[in-house]
Amino acid sequence: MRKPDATPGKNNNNNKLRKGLWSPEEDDKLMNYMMNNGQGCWSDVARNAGLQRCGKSCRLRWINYLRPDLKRGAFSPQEEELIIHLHSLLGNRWSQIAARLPGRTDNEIKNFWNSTIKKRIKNMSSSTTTSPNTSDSSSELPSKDSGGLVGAGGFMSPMFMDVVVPSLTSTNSSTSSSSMALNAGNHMIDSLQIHIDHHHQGLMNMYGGANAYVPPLESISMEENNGPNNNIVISSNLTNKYPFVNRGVNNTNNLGNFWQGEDQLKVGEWDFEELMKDVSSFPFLDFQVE
DNA sequence: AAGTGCGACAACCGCGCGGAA
DNA sequence: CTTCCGCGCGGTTGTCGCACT
Repeated sequence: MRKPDATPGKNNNNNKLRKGLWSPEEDDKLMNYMMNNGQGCWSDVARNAGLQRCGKSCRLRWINYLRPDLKRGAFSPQEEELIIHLHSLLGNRWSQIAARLPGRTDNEIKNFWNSTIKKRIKNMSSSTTTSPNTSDSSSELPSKDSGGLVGAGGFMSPMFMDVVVPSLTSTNSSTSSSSMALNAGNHMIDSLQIHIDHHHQGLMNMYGGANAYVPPLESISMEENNGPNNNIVISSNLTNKYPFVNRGVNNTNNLGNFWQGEDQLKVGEWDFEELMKDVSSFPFLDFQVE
């Protein structure tokens, strides 16, 4: 891509460690060393490979660029959707998101998010007027602090739908329910009923189904999670129209059904079902299709 | 053709964590 | 227990290429 920086001022080839872009020669050195010796102490790698770089820099270069298992090139739509979904669950935990996207690095995903998806969401949220939640906060991007609020009016492909639960601002613990029609791309879905217990309010996110407000991981106490009726019941014919809509997802192990059956999706050699096992670690995602 | 703005992406920086001394 | 060191992570910056004027 970019030419290596050959500026003498920036090229500290005396005693100081080099910074800036990596030259092909440096890449070769690091690659050869890693292939022959494998990963060890990074400061040793830098020294033994004859690189005037700090170990940190070598690590970064290896992980983000030289690693042989890296998948270069544009993100596929599936990857894109997965990133969005995982981000709604995990927030800005890029390394965790990257761990679920084989061949992709956290840096790559982070850049992709910040440059492409963020912009797209912003555009979509500014152009849409369908959501009753059109305040600034509703169009904020998910983050650890915001608790992964995602989706501002159907910004995604038809696999993503937003459900904005209206008038659920009270803090009582009684069950609220709401019926509404929602727009999934060009497809209207009627008679979606959502029962929300406890603190499950706002926007709901369901991959392939709807979007929900996902509380920040840190903010969920086990007490809350394990409370009775702490689930969201979706009764609709969603699954008929959208076979990938989750079915029978609950705290125990029904998550395995999330992608089960003929609807199982795969990206490359990677199994979506395998991925979704991890979602069971989010007990507040407690959906059940009646 | 030259200048400018913007997007994409590589790399750096700072912080926190965990293990060893 | 404290300090040091290496590592990993997320945020941010720097730079290049390209499109547009």
